[in-house]
Amino acid sequence: MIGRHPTTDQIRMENVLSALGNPIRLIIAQVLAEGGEHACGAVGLQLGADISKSTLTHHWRVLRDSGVIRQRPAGRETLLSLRREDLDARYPGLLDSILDAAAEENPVPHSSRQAAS
Amino acid sequence: MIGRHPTTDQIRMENVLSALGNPIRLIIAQVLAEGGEHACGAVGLQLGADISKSTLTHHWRVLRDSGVIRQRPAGRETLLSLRREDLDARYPGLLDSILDAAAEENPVPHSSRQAAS
DNA sequence: AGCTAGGTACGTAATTTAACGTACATTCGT
DNA sequence: ACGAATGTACGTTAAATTACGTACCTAGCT
Repeated sequence: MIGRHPTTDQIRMENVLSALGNPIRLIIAQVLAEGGEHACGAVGLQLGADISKSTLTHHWRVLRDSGVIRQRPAGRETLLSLRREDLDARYPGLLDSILDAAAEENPVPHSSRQAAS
Repeated sequence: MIGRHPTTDQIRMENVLSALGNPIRLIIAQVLAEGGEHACGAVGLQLGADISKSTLTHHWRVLRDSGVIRQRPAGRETLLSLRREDLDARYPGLLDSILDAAAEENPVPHSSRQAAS
């Protein structure tokens, strides 16, 4: 299943900003910013585990449709990753600024990401 | 009237991003990014003039409440300005990244802003 | 084959958002 | 003092967002 990902040039500022304008999704982006692929369930646990699976699916969709993350089926899991290269190509510096700002305001749960400078 | 402006430390990423995640408000920010103060009506005209006054008032409110703009009564007009210093102090580089990205996607209407190299 | 884990799809409800018209407040100009 | 300009406030409506529960699908395990 897993709906379509927009191509790089289909990504729209409006969608990226409103996707990241939700606190849960901003935290998800922070978690994924550590790099690599993360299973949906594992990311869900870092959010406090008090969010239903169907609600998380909704957030994956918003992030995917906006072009912020990529979703890839792997066995019975679905792996998530930040579309860092695509976002950087389209909006140089934007993602880092947002992540730096977010990190300054909220530390990433269950991880040890450090603020830039 | 003109509701309260959040202090610099009351500004929240979540609110800034969702405020700018609306295409109309993003354009407003681009217009105000030219600097100085702009009257509500003048800004409204640059948006196409097909937006009602009450709808614009709603957008001014969202932008004000999120800390993106400042509103100041001056005579019978209300002047708007971008809270660039406050945003830069709280989230260094964020506003410029967003404005650069927005400018790359949509030129600012009725103005001649140039992209930051 | 049958069972379980990991997610998605669907339907639903509550809240928020966006947009508008109308009425009102304030201030400038006459 | 009066009238027009400039916005805000309020009430309303339509649509989008957020969140859940339940049902279901697929892959891996036994």
